[in-house]
Amino acid sequence: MRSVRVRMAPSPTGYFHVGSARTSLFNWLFARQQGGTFVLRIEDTDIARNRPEHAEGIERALRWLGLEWDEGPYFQSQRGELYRDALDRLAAKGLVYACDCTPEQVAARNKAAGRPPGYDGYCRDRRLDPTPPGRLLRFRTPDEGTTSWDDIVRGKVVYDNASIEDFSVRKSSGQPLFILANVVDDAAMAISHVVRGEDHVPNTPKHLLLWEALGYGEPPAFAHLPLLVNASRQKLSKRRDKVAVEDYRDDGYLPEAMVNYLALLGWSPKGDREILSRDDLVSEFRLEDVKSSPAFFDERKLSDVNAIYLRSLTETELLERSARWLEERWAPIAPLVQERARTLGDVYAMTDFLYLADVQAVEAEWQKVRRQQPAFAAVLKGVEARFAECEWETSALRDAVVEAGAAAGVTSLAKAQAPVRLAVTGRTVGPPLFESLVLLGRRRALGRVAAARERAVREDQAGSER
RNA sequence: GGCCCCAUCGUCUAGAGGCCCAGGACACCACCCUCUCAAGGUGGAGACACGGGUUCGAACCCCGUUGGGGCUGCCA
Repeated sequence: MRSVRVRMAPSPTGYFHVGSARTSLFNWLFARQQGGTFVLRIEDTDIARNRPEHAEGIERALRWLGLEWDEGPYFQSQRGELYRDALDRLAAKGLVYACDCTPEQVAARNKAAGRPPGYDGYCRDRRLDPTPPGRLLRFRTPDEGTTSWDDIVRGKVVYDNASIEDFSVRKSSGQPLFILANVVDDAAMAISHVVRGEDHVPNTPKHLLLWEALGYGEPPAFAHLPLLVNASRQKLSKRRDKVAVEDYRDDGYLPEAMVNYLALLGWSPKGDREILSRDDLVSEFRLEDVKSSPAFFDERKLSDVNAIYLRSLTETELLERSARWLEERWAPIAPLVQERARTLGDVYAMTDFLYLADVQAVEAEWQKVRRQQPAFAAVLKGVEARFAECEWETSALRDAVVEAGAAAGVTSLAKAQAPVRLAVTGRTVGPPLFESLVLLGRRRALGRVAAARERAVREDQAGSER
């Protein structure tokens, strides 16, 4: 029996997804209980999209959750040589070929022939030289037979090799593709169990085929965890859903509650218990007991679990943890607040918007701004659209407000910022707006701007009906 | 479209042929406790998607249907 080695292999996309957190947790629990090793590997082969700070976000989130890794982080961007060697070996065996088809050409051919999407094998026997720019490398999949594995959570899964297209393993830029780097690293790191999301099921036969082609011997065991879905049963997505672990931390959730709740998604302990300590989870968790149907990430249930943990804190612990949470939130603008505050009470009044789930505008100030700014709703609408897309940093936010103001016929920044400030902080005075917005975060800022705009629109309609 | 996966209360789940006219938790409702609100207590409403088999017996096994989802990228 070889030793248990599992890995979490996130791609650095700018935030850490709760689904990734759940996958990490299950890997971590399995490693801990088996006395195995939990490896962190950053899959940053897509150079175009990756930024170094994104990897830091992953590490921060993992540490916050208390899911310490034993090895790594390894960065695939620094392991290019390994992938090139593997590619060379595949080429030597005649298992890959160069292809210069564009996606459009492939799609056009398929359409013309009435075939379903997917690569049609056009370049299979053209014996193209792989060196010129613009040529990617495809793996030649077998035309017959099947590829299967005994999934720890889903049982036996079988794919007809004929249904697996000749997938690409190297970009025309020479960079390896996910599947290649993934296989090479799993072998290099002696991963014994691949525990990942269900969305990777279709990659597994490719994984296995490559594994065999590269002569790596016994492949790892696979366990595909059920997806985390939203209320409409779709895979959680950044655009639609609140998925960033950081958002939950910012909203005041405790990491131990998050861990406990996440453990309950797709798995449950024996008996009617739901609240389990980390140690209990480690000893009781069973990978083979994980369910195979998707689970809805229910924030209401999360908040109940969180409340239980919060109440179980001693008074001292509660004080310490809440103080730290409060301070972390306003510390970055403390100097800006200090210039404006006359008493410590002012500090509170100027920063309360950071802590509140929702702000209620001070009524007199709401009326005043509404009276002075006829384009109130229009400004907010423009701001909303721009805030949804722009970089979340001060100068981009400033540009967004200036542009939204101009589009609504409001030419001065001073006038354009008023509705935004009121929407976001509930007041007409306070620390500089853009720094405040950065701290508040995109999601909450957007929610407040939308709420204020809707209120204004309602009031306008009520007014015109009179 | 093709391939693959999934299917117990609104939600997370227990259930591995008789213990189940289906248990727990969240949410919901009512009552109790109570200066408010929480918390707590008691009770209520609420599910085996459908149709065929197999079996003395099926939520559990098999087949089909329906529904949902994932993948289908020179993203991961």
